[in-house]
Amino acid sequence: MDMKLKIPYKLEVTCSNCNLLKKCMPLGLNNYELTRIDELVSQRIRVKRGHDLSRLKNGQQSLYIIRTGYFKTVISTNDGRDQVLGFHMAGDSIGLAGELSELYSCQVIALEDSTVCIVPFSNVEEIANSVKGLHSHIRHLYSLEINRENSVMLFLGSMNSEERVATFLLKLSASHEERGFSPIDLNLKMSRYDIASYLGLKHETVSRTLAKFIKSKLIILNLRELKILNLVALNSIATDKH
Amino acid sequence: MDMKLKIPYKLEVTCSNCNLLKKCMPLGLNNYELTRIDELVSQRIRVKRGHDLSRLKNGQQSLYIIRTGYFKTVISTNDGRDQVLGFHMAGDSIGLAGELSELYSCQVIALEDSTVCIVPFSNVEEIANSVKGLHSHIRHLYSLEINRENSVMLFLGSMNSEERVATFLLKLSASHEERGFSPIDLNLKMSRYDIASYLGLKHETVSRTLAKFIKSKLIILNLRELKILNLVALNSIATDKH
DNA sequence: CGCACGGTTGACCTGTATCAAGCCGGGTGG
DNA sequence: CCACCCGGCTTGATACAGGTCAACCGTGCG
Repeated sequence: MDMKLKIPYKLEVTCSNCNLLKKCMPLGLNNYELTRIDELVSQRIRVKRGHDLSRLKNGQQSLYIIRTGYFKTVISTNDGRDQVLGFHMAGDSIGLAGELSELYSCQVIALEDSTVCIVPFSNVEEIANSVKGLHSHIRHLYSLEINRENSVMLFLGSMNSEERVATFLLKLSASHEERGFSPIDLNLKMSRYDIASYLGLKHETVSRTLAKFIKSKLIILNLRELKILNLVALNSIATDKH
Repeated sequence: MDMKLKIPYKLEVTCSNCNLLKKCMPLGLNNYELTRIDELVSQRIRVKRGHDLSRLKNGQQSLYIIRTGYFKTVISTNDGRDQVLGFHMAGDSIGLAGELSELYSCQVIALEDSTVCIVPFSNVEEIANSVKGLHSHIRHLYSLEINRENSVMLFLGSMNSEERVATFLLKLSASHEERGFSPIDLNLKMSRYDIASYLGLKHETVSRTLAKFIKSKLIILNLRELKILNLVALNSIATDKH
């Protein structure tokens, strides 16, 4: 089971022919810079569903960019507590937390078979003087991550269950749309348990809340196939001053 | 009231004679590098209690490093929801979220009269080639912030009120100790309302939980003077598998 | 093919929110 | 300088959202 991880299958892709380039490195690169960017990526690998990307760590601090697939990040303490911190899809960067605290550990679990590009920061340091704006782009990635986490803290700290679930569906919808997929036909890659953990609820509560949304014709749900019928109403549940 | 903000009083301090240097820029700098580091800081300013540091933004993205004093960061949505994201004291860096989402805004409120160094990222870019390790130090600051937020999400998502309050007191204690202050005699700079928002509770619940801790002789509390009597017990409340 | 796990639903319980009253301390204005 | 007042804080009574426990179902994975 671990073989696939230990002897990663190298993918026949370069940044130059990658259709995510514009989202991944939106720097307006010329040809010379493009070939340097290719040198950033030390490996392009496959990760099987259920496997933990963070166990790939080879000592050097790296950025992981999702090419295809779906991941969840999970934090767990030594006293058995754990918490889903986020879900991530094609084009997202993970691994920004860097060297981890000794108090808890982070996992990055593939929710479906996925492919990932690995960018060691040492490569960034080396190539940054040839590629204008690379450092500030990396900084931008960090900002995005911090802003994302801020919005998670907002609903964890101040929303009731309906608001949380509605917010979750809307974010999912938005990130699908951003990538050119339908914003109303969603295929949930994560379990109700994952959603519950992410939202700071129990899985029964997630189930019940979704059932409520079905009853009031906001969504249709069949296992993990979800269709949003009323984005406007969901939005007002998520954002109305209570 | 805004005058102090608009015409900031410049402080007579340089990095070279700042006693926070080792925490702020732990790079083992030589004299040449030290003078370059001084150029990083565009301004050293005072911020009065209650004022919002984020309103200083002059367009360019900057890092703010607390020299003295105490701050809280707050996120607020246009639908009137808000949430304290963290508390910050001397040596901490803030402003890493950078350019903010249009969905919500962040404030950085001084909880007492404070002083702050402002480091525009454009200066970092300029000086980084003279100071080895500066970029990776900045990256380290981001990692710290993300790890801090991860731990906040952990308790927001998975802890009951006693665990949250105990965790809060322990973190406070640890950050005081880290700065050479007593880890058991704490002076709370923030209100019960601030604590409640940070912990995702109501202020009454915080009050009651503290009262419980007083009753079981874990702490003594007089207004905002707090003495921790039993760190061990607090720790087991915070981390025991329930 | 079978079983374990993800998911749903119901009944009940409890922790935290809500509502309300009152206290204390510090800042402000007369 | 004192009195007042307002905001921060505490404490009690009550309500209810969401957690807990339990039973059952479907399905997809091995």
